[in-house]
Amino acid sequence: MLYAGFMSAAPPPIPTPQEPVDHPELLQLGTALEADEPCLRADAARNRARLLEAAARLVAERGAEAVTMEAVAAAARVGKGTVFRRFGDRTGLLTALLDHSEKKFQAAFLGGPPPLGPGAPPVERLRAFGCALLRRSSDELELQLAAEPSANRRFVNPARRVLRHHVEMLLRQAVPGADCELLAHTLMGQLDPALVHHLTRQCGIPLSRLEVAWIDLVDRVTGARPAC
Amino acid sequence: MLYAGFMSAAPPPIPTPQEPVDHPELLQLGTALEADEPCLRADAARNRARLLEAAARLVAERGAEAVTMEAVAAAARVGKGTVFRRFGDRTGLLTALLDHSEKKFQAAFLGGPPPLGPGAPPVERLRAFGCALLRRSSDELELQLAAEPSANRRFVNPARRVLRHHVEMLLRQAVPGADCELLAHTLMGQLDPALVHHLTRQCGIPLSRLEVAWIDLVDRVTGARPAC
DNA sequence: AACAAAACTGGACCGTGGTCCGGTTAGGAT
DNA sequence: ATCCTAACCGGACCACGGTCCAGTTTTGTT
Repeated sequence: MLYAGFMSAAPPPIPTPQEPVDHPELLQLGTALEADEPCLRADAARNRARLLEAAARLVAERGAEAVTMEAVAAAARVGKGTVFRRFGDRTGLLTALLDHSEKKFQAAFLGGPPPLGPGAPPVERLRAFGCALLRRSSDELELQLAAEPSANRRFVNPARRVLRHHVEMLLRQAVPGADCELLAHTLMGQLDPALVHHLTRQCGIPLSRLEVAWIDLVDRVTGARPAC
Repeated sequence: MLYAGFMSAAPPPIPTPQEPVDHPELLQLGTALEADEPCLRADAARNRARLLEAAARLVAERGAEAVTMEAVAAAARVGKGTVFRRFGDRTGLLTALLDHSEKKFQAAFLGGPPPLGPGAPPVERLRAFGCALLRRSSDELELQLAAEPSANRRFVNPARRVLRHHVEMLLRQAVPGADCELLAHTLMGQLDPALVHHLTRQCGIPLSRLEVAWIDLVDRVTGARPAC
């Protein structure tokens, strides 16, 4: 399996749901693409399948919003606790639903034909990667968003919009020819509090490195690099 | 007021909490910096102050996690409904708490001295802006995160990490000298499902423009621009 | 001063995510 | 076939965010 789903190896040791998320480095292709489940008791596996099927049906019939843990449990004729035991939380369930297309995509850029897969020059692969991911996201948007609560509000926050507009204005002066609106989004992404938290607190990256990276990014984007 | 807080003009017309978030374009400086509240009934204003004070106390004493709507209401000796009426939701309350430093920061980059404020060349202002914002975020991280539930998990998602690692690898080949780890974060930000949703669904930007912007970004970052 | 409309208050109420634990079942060992 | 243990199941239970509305208070008008 390429990456056998969110909860493939996690839930068995349930007493400690605090697994430190070890690095499951992208294992090179070659392993089966459809070994969906590791070592699950027969009834457990059956229930898992029923739950995923029920969830998919709910999404199809009544939208991702209707995918309530209780509703899924009821639709699958299963206790609520079972859903949580299997998938951890709502996010886990939604992620498992996305897993299939996830794997397909991983296969495409890890081992598929160029320019997405290996064989093309890196810059070209990068271009193709983004476009492919944009299209994929655009399809499964509903699920992707449902798996990340409050993601909808992230860009409507007035305070952040003020900041972004400021960056956009500066960009217009610095690189008049570019799509400054979208470029501003990119730059602001680098300053997102959640990212800062992740990098500094969880990854231990010092703030100074973030600052250097920011300045480097500005220079690259505006073409203001000393050596060019 | 620079930007008088999340709920400055919103809550009075309560029957329609669906305000379409009109563009409160960054009003140029000059207006008072401390006109905290618009036209609020005396008791309402008093309760608002008590709520904010209580919330701040809770944050200080027991962390942002303890800032529960019910707890704040109780600590302020006020009904739960009042909290929601005043601040809309939890996010609104946390945002209001952040408002003060928000305003200070806005004043700094809108009208303060260079290089943050006007007067310096745009690229330099951009550099300063990022560094300043990084420092600010780093301070109020806890609140910033609390205001955005599930932001912590955003970068730990294994599936996304695979994608990011892929981008990072390609970047290492394309721009060996750069901080590819952070650069990969930046690029992935442009492909974030939440952003794609916001831009395409809420702003009506066609996917093709996102693709063009992505390719442009890749070219800028890797220095692969045709005209350089 | 008296009144009416508008605005505010508070707490009961609901749905959902998530936890817990006694009872049950699967599946290997004998 | 029988037994034992670990894994699993289900649903009662809890906390929190958010809604609602009857009753109260403020404010402007006459």
